[in-house]
Amino acid sequence: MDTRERLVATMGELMWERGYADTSPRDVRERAGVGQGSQYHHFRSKRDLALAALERNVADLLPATSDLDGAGDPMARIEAYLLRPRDALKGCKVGRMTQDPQVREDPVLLAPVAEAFAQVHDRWVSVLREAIAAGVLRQDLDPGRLAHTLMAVIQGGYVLAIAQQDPGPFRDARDGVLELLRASATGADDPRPNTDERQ
Amino acid sequence: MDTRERLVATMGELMWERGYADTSPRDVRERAGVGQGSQYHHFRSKRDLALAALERNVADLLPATSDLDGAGDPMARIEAYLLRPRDALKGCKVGRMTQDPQVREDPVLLAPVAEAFAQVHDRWVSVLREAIAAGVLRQDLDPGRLAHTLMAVIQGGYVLAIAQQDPGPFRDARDGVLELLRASATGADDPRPNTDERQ
DNA sequence: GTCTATAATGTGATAGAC
DNA sequence: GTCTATCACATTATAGAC
Repeated sequence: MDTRERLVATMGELMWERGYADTSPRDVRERAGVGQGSQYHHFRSKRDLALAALERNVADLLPATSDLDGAGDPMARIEAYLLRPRDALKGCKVGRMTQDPQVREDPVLLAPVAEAFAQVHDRWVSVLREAIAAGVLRQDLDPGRLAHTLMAVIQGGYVLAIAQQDPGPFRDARDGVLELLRASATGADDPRPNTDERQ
Repeated sequence: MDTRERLVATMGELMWERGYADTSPRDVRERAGVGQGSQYHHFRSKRDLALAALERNVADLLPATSDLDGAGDPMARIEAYLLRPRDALKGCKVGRMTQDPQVREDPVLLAPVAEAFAQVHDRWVSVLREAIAAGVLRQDLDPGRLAHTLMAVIQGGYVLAIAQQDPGPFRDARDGVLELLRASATGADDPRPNTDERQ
């Protein structure tokens, strides 16, 4: 890995761990083992480095959502994504950025964050639509809304887990919404058969 | 309002708006209109002031959860609390603190945050238990888990709204979980009558 | 309680040699 | 590309007079 890559990777780590405001260029080059001259050769400013790191963090995260894509039982894909192992006490690389005023108030820095969430939302909407079309989820559920609900459960679960310094609340939040989802599922798996087939 | 109170109130505002790391004692006294001597007379350090501000922010927030308490239809109380007006783009005064490493890693500063979430969770559990006991929500739902789910939807809704700079995703997340909750409700309001009365 | 002066340390760069 | 030197300014205080 060359110097530039090390700087980007390290800035990405530190932005995840400590945020943007609380990470200094010095912190980055000390952890990366890079001299000051090199740092300012590759990046004109802290913000430039942050933008590169942010784009990298976003790119790191999106492949995980491929669980939602592909063929096969949509409900199984939903569960696979929700149940994917996550380090609840570390939180979300991307979601974390929304709490950094210097990121939130800078349209250029916020753009990759907004774009990432928009893409995840699109994937959720697709799989939820499939589940509804297949009759696995109730027809009266709104896929766009529900997608935001499921994303919020993950993001909010991190907040609760960090507050308690315990991954339990994250698991609870996730398992709780899965329980609700299953409860409003239709079909043979439902312990409460759907008697409302009129349309 | 005396000097000390002004310092605490202003620190509280700035910690909400900008977080702990990115707020300097100078920022606080300039906004509060307080001199440096006074500030260090009342608070020995930035951390001391932050602790007072944090406790105040927590105390400000808890009364809102009284929607969940009291008598009357538990489902109505749940909806009242969820639908309470919130400024989605400002986020949660308390939840925000979990993203500040200097707060998260300081047990003394994190304690009021953990305590506040624990209290809100307790109130949620009570109202959810009532709803289940009254037969309004399905017996197979776990109140402790569901409480974390509903709290996570609020906290995560803020994250999504800030990412998009649009309160829409917050409302979606909240309305989506309400829809799920109603869908797994029992009783006359349910468009899908419960046929599973066996216990 | 409030004021001004002082200071050690950190931040976020720029300049120019190698 | 990398290095060291330098710099203006901010941060987080402390000291002591009023």
